[in-house]
Amino acid sequence: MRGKIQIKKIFHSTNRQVTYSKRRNGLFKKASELTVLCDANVSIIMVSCTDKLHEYISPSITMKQFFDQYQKTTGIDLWNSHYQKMQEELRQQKEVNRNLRKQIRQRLGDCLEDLGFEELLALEKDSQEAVYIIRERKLKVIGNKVETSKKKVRSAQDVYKKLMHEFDIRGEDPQYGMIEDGVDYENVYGYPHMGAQHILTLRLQPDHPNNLHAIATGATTSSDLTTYGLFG
Amino acid sequence: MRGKIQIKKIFHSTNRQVTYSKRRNGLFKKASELTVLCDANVSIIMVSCTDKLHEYISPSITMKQFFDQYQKTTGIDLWNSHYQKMQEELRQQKEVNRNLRKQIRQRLGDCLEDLGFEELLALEKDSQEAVYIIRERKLKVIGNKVETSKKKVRSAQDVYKKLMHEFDIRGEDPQYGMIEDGVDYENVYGYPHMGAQHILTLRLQPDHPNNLHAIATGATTSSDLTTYGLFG
DNA sequence: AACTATTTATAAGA
DNA sequence: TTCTTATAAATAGTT
Repeated sequence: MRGKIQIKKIFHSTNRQVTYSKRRNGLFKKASELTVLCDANVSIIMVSCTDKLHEYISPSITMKQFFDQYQKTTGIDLWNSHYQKMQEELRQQKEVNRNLRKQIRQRLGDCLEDLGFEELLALEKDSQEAVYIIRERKLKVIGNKVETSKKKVRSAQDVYKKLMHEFDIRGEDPQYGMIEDGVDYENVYGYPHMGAQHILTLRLQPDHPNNLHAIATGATTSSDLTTYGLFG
Repeated sequence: MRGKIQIKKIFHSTNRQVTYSKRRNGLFKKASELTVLCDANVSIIMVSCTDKLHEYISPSITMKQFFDQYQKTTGIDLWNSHYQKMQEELRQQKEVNRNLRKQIRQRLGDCLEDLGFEELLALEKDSQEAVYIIRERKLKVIGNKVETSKKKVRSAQDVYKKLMHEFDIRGEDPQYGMIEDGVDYENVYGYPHMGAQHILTLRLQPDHPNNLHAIATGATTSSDLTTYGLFG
């Protein structure tokens, strides 16, 4: 018969489904009435035992606003701690970044007025030492290049001698104007784009169009890192 | 009289409050019945027009689980895009940071093997120029200090002369061994902690305990910025 | 989905 | 707030 029921799980699944549907509508209707009558905001989310989700939310508010307000009011952490931790970390990163940029600028000779006298002296010393180290490295690289060249020259000479020897054996004269002592370094170097012009630069330090001004913007392609202009 | 009402905002605020309270209980009761009868999960959040928040949630589930499920099911983005955008930004910041550190290390003479020959030459040139600029700045600072000292000396001499004059007028001899030409620079400088010892450093560049090794860790107290060791 | 006997919710008053 | 009660609304079981 119809009438009162006990509040316990309905076992007949079709009945349960029907009841769910009816009562859900009832609940939503009540919620919307409450919204209007009392000028309140209501959010209802329901998940049926078959995992279907239904929601009611008062007009003029979004679920996100609701979650935010819920969080703010209850202090229950839905995602805020994540978010704030991240925001703090980001802030610190940016600060560290700013600091690093400033240091680089100082190493390039900018912002020196922000340094104390002691710091200025230390910076000068560091920078001068760095120049020595860099120069040493440069010389070593040049030395290596020269070594490589010498080897190539020797190798070329060997080939030449062998060829001459073979020609001798065959009683023929060589036809090609090969290299003897006045070696064609330009090609022997094996760096056609790094030829005589750069040998020159080793001593003269000409006016390179220097792209190091880009340094303090954090954008460079000179290493394995690619970075993006974040701070427009 | 009692009975049917129109669904529109109740203007009498006490009535509205009462109705809100009654209907809220009704709604929650219905929700809990639905939970049991249909084996569903229900969450209700309500905010009254006086900004009080009430919630119902089915037992055996938390509000956070609900939010997560809501998000997952609806695909509606409550905070994920925020979160991911931030994570991406953080990643980029860290990369920029790594890059900046590397540049500083290179300017200090480390990691030079990662540089091409051209870059090495540019770096040498930049660094050498920076040293010149820094040295110039240093000399200017020293010049300023000397100027200041001279003024102080002159001022001291003026005072001395005036006192001498007064003593003359009174026909008395001065009793204090005051400074004439061999001025006591140590005190005249007005920097008791920056006295003779530091005058010495101007020329000798002694072995400062240099704290610039901290540079590449991003931690320094040498500017207006305070940074934190994030990258342990 | 529609019906309807009943239960339940609730508006107004106390 | 809570209780009361007349009445409206919701809904269980049926069709």
